Amino acid sequence: MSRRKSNAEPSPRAAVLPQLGEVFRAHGYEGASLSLITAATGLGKGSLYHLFPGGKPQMAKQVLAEIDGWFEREVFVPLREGDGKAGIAQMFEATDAYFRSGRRVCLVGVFALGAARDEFAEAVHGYFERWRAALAAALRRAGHARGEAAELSEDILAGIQGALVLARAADDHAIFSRALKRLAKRVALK
Amino acid sequence: MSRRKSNAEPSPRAAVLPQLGEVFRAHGYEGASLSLITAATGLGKGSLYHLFPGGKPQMAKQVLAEIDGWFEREVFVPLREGDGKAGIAQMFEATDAYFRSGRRVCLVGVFALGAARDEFAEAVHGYFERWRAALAAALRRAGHARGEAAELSEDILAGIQGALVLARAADDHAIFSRALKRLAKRVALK
DNA sequence: GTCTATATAGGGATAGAC
DNA sequence: GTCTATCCCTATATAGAC
Repeated sequence: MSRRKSNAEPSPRAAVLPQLGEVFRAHGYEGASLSLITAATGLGKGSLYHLFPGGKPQMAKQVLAEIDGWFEREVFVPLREGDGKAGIAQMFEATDAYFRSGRRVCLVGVFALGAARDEFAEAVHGYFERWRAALAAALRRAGHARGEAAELSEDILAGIQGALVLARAADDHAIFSRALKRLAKRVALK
Repeated sequence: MSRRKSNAEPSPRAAVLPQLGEVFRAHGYEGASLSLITAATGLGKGSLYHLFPGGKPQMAKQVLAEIDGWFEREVFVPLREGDGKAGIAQMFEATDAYFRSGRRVCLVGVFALGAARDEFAEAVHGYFERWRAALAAALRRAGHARGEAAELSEDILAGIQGALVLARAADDHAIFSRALKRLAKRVALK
């Protein structure tokens, strides 16, 4: 097989995905022009189209897939394991780290609000749905009643996304940290 | 004075703002091309630049101002009056109506997440900040302790924005209605 | 693989007839 | 006020040298 080992150096394509992601994050799908992308990656158009023959749509798709993989490993899998409590704690930690305590917005959320949602509907929908399902199941295992777990899982996801919007609107990332702390408190059983 | 009376027919400029708003809402600032705008308004570029000599930035600014005015009248003013409870109830009703029970996203939120935030920082910041301040004050008058009112006001704004993101991501507007109902419940004093 | 053209379409914006 | 025609620029994408 020609696939490189997972512990070898990452493929050149995988290596630019993070930078690509930051451009999409900051400018949205429509706003992420190739000139912004070349500036952020240091690669010329020729190199970019060599790595991503499908152009911008392929770049976005692979960035979404990379993000999805990160959350799968760091958040969804932990949520699905154990008694729920440890997974939920890990989720809050990973979420805080991923969004840089509110300094970074959610690319999937950005795509969800814009016209790009339609082109990337599956990835956008799947990301939130698997997060919500894994969280609701973890809440149940942690001792919450079924209905309570369902409601709380929606509140937590919405609270996170909304806090990212507010934090960026106010240019005050502390809004996100405060919101995350209050959400974690609501998980604790009374 | 040359200003038309407020009960007369609206200026032609004001008349296109709603359609303009829907384009910005659906496509974001960058994605709202003049060809989309001409299609949505039925006006040619000549007419558009006659109405908005400042081009797209002016269009966006006036759309933001119109939205701000609507919320000021329908939400912020009621929140500032009376004992708080009636204003908060009116806020939830107006919010549900404005966002079409989750079928419509928040243009200010869309701008906040994108690169347009920087160009329209004042309008974006002011909208959320005046909402939050009016809501926190209403919650205090309704009987909540100071700290509780501050936290709850942030939770409500974030909950609304986040629910709009989730509803659009899942293409399921019921997510928004459910979230709004739960937020209203949290306002009721125990 | 990466670069420098270059192709082609669409972007925002303006001029001037009507 | 509204249109058509047109300007110039930037967009995405491709070709081909190295």
